[in-house]
Amino acid sequence: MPDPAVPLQLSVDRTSPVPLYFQLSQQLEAAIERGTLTPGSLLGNEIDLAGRLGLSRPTVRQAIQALVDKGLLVRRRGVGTQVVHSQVKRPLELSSLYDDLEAAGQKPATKVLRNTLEPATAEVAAALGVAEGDDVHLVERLRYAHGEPMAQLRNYLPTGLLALDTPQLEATGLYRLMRGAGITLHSARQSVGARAATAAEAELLAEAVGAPLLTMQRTTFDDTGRAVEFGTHVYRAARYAFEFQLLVRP
Amino acid sequence: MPDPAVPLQLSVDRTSPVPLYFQLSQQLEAAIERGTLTPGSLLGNEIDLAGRLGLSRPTVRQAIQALVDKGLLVRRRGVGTQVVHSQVKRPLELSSLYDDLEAAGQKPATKVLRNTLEPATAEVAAALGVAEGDDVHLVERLRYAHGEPMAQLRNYLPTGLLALDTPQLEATGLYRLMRGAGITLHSARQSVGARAATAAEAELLAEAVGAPLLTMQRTTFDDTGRAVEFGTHVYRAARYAFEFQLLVRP
DNA sequence: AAGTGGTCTAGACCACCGA
DNA sequence: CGGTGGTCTAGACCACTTT
Repeated sequence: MPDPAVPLQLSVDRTSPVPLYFQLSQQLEAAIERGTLTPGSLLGNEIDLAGRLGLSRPTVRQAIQALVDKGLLVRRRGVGTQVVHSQVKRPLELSSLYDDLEAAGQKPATKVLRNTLEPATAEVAAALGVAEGDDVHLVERLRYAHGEPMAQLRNYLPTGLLALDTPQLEATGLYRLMRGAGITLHSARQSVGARAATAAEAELLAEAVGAPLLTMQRTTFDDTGRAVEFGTHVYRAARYAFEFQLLVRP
Repeated sequence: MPDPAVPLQLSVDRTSPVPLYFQLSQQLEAAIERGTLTPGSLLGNEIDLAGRLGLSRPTVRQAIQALVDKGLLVRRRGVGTQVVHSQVKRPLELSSLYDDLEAAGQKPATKVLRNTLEPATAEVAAALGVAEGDDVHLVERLRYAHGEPMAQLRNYLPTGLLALDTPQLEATGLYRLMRGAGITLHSARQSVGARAATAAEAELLAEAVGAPLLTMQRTTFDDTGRAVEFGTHVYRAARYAFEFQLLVRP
């Protein structure tokens, strides 16, 4: 038998501009986060919850659904709504190397090697959905951590989307610049592989020729489905690994 | 100005057990898939759509929301609902090497090297949420494609979840076995890296010592948040790359 | 049989966008 | 300003699970 329903300190502020379902959803998430709602515990049925909060059932359902989508709650017909049994709470994020490094306290530094316009190759044109030969931005960067080279980042962007200022590129990550320009990132298609370092890559990254490198190709889309960036990156395998979470479509 | 609203052949069957919102959602998705609804085109407002179909607005909204969540539609307040501007329709799937290979027409073969119970090491115990030293299943497999070795797969599973039959493991993939046993996979946390092949790995995978290998560690969770599998995999980099899609949390 | 979530209705008012 | 999606209500019936 699962744990009994847990009485919670929940309340909503009807004068707030924050949607009621969102207020509730945040309070439930906070309760799960700090352990007030323990894994496996039941939430109490939706009708009671609605009555206690002075909300309608659809509003309560909307709050719960948001957390189900996040993977924090599970609904079972005839049973109830329970907190999931583990700490799989890490969000699924579009990993930005800059943010990854910063979160790891590594103070990333960036050197812009190239920041130009170039005609799109067939590969780049296909990825970005532009015509072959059309001008696209090319940004090539070398990223350092702890004073050592870490990755070579080559990115292509459609023109007219963003001003690409070299000092800014050296001060922050590309994704932050894009978000700052009002672009809402939505999804990315990635391919991750490995290969041996060429002579040029070995030189650039201070590795031996033939050393294992992690390669990543990524096309990023905004919320309207436009491709806003195509990147080809090479990482020193000894110093970096990708971490991410996948969700299974039901 | 965006394209004008497109009149569509939509209808719902109220005698069907399939939920109305789902019927509508499927028809809209099919129309997008086959190009009847072109990228950028407007869907027509929700009230009219509801009226034409004899549905209530919340039901129509539920159908549209499902496609927004899938990334096929975008809503804009004051504007309307549009089809996204690109073909980012690929589902975000938990990649199974077996399925990947089969989809590529490569007829994967599997050789089970080990299928035993072992006490969990600290790393495995932490990943699966069991106590260190508790027995866990260990399955070690070598996967072939076109008669050549392709990857070494080492998986740990909690006991009591699944019968691990060696012939079945050689005939199909682990994920299919798990789904067949009624386990609903929900999400996975992965780490992908690269390194040089050790002598033992080189021997096993018919590579040279020092050849680049792609490594993957994965913990898979079911819909209740339990860890149901932990895997440590090694792939020949020349013959495999990971493809996946990430979604950005708003 | 009782209790749960799943679906659905027919309204309502508000916030935002474009003309 | 009119039209759009965003939020919310107060009910209803159904399907499923457990007792």
